Amino acid sequence: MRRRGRAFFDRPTERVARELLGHRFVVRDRRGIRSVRLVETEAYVAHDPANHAYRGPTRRNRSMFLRPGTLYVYRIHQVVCANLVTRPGEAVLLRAGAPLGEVRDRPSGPGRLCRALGIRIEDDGADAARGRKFLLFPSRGRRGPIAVGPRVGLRRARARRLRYLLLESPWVSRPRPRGRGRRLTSASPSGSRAGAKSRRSRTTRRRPSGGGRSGVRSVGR
DNA sequence: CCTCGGATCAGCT
DNA sequence: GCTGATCCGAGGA
Repeated sequence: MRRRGRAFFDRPTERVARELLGHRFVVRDRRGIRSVRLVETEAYVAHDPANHAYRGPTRRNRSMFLRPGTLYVYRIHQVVCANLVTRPGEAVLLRAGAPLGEVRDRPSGPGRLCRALGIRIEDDGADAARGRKFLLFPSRGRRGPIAVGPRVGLRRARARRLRYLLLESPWVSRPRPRGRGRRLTSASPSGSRAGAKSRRSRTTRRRPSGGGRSGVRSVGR
């Protein structure tokens, strides 16, 4: 089966993110060949405050402005995460995969996926559309139903549903949808806010949680 | 320069 | 569910 080339990535980011599900992502180097079947992605698009390229090119995000199919690798909290660039300033975060063959550990979560595949910060800027080290192959056979939901771990742009996952995969990084139509959000009385603003360091600041639900919804195939 | 939040994760309640 | 680790990049408090 032929690898994905430039044209595959040079399309609207949401579409690429969705179609990447089921693809085989292969890393080849001296240590050997490692690969996963992608089961979870997120799109980072133009005019998106959560996008690293939101304010234009910087040294860190410069590979987001290279050719479609470029690997954009960044580090957060000592953890490395990888994206595939689509159009300038847009990319798809690789969040989870199902292991194929020998993989060190569970590739569930963007940091864990990179660790399992041996992707390092030095791989930033590599060309996955043509290079020898990173290759993408279309899925064989059926892919299964897809779900869409809010992206993980963001403070900004939480409303957008740009996370894509294979509904039936046990390798996704976070909970799959609950039962249909289930509502756990109780209408909260307006006066019931916590009174005392406790002092929190920036690292302990509470993240706005989605009310306990994953927010992911099934969206068919 | 200095500040501060972060596309995470492991580990705990 | 919640917390802290731990340090870098981006922006200007």
